[in-house]
Amino acid sequence: MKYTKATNYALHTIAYLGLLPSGKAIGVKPLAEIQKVSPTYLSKVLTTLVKAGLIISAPGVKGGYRLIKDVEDITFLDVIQAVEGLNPLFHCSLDNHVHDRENCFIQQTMNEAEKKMEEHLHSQTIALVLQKIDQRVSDYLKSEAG
Amino acid sequence: MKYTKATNYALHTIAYLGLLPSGKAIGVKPLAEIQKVSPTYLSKVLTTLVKAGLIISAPGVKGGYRLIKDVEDITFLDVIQAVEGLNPLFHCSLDNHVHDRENCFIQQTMNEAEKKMEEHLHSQTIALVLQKIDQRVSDYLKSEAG
DNA sequence: CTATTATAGACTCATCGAATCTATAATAAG
DNA sequence: CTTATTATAGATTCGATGAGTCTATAATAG
Ligand code: SF4
Ligand code: SF4
Repeated sequence: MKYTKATNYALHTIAYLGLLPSGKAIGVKPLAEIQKVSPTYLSKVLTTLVKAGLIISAPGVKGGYRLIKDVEDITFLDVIQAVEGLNPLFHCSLDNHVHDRENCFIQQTMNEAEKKMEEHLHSQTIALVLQKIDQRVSDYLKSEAG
Repeated sequence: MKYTKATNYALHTIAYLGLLPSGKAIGVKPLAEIQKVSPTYLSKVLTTLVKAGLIISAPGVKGGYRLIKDVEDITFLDVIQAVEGLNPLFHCSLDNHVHDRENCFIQQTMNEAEKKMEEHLHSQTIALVLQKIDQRVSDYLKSEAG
């Protein structure tokens, strides 16, 4: 569980998709426009969300991306893990002379700490983000949605 | 609050120092030997611990490193923050078209999650690590201590 | 004075995040 | 069927940074 800009683009995009009327899709161009990022790169990020099963895509005219689940049912953790994968933040790669990898208190403590972080991220949904989004963004996206 | 190999070397070294009789110092060479890392590099890591006030160093014959505080009073968080600094794990660098950086729910949520992780790391002390250290390591370090 | 030890800075190397660019595939509309 | 539109894939680039190496310098016990 790490954190990169790709994750941040994903979080924003999921929130923006949540603003659209149910079932409506929107292309990558307006989504990239608002976030000031290149469409091709954002597209790459969104493709990972498609593969993770968080959103659905359709090519061609009137295509684009749309949500599958309700924003109340998508957590921060869902999005982050979809983009970043499940690798632990703390992974010991040391070649210590004497150690017991199976019964390692350091790794255990680190993983417990990471778990606390993940628990909190699992308790917060994207629905909470929507309340803070500027009305102009909402209006713009709805006007661009097909 | 991130996590690198340097932090791991620091955690191990603090634990090893905790094995020594109170007031005894030990050079970087045996510490590096056990961890299978170069002395010059480990020295660089330990210097940051010195500057952070966790350990004390002395040059010259019979010099080396020793703890200042008791291992019961040194937490995982102390060591990690000493090496990695205080930069938040989640720092938004996006240039979103419309956003309110002061009242940002995403950053707020991320920082809360990180806080949970830090709270757990603050609750675990290095004293807990000492119980798991192999007797051979303890014997070896005591024999090398000046 | 000398051997020993820590500190500092310059430097190298591999990895990886963050894109860009180009080409290809799929689809709705005419 | 054709075409414009949209997503997907892969190769490539660029800069930052983690992880060290190497060398020189400074401090201290004996
Ligand atoms: S004891 Fe644990 S943290 Fe230390 S080197 Fe072994 S696996 Fe890594
Ligand atoms: S709203 Fe928050 S997370 Fe989004 S771009 Fe602005 S500061 Fe970053």
